[in-house]
Amino acid sequence: MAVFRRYLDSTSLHQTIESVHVSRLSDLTTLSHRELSDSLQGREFEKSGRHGKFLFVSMEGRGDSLVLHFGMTGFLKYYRSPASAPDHIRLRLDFTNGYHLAYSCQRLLGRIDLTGDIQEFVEKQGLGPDALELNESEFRHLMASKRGGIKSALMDQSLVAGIGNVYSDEILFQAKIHPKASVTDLSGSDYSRLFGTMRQVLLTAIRSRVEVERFPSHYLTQRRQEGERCPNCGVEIDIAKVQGRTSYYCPQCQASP
DNA sequence: AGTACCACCTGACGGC
DNA sequence: TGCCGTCAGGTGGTAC
Repeated sequence: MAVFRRYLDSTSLHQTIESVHVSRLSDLTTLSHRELSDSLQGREFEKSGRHGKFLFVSMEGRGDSLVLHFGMTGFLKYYRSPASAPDHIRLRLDFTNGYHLAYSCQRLLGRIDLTGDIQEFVEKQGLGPDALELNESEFRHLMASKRGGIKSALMDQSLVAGIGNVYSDEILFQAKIHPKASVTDLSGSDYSRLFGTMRQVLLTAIRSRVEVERFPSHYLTQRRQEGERCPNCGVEIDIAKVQGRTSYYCPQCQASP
């Protein structure tokens, strides 16, 4: 989301929203087209914020915010010519300068909302602290407060916000920890390593603009396919369901718990 | 409190 | 050719 946030900041701030268009809105929100229009039309975005996988775009004046969740297939596109419009636009804002900002979300797993108070939204949503705003001792403390699998702990948005299935696999791979390990299997130095790789993986994803092809070659993320081999040791990557999620890991580098 | 499983939804893919 | 099942992903619900 940090990448979408930057994109939005560099394209869409301080311009008047002339009109609001929607499609398949009811799959993404309980808001009506009318409610969205009433809040957005005639207003300008002033600044943005992010917490975990949620993007908040505050408007001038009343300080209320548009909330976007991208759900995996979601993204933003700013464009002028209709020929440049992406597919699956669910929300389109037309600015008075003739440009459009589209929120595209093919599989409709994202979410659109409005809030008058971002902190309150975060609390109501039950989100833990953002993964990049934690220090190591807070991270350890949170992980220690949970039992069960480390993978589900990393992905638990109420514990730490911002990590999904793909990045949790990458974080565990970089930390050389097996995805089936339990939080109680891990030592202090495991947690220390895990914290470091969590930051490194998330910052790398942002730096790579979330484009998998730009990820470093020693990353596992671009090898999420059957028959691929470990970038470290060359052993074939294992695919297994861990806590119900498809997980990729190296059976050699990530020691069995 | 944890896990397991289902549903949402689309489009790609494999099998027949 | 076309139909049908399966899968990916994040979240949220239910049942054990």
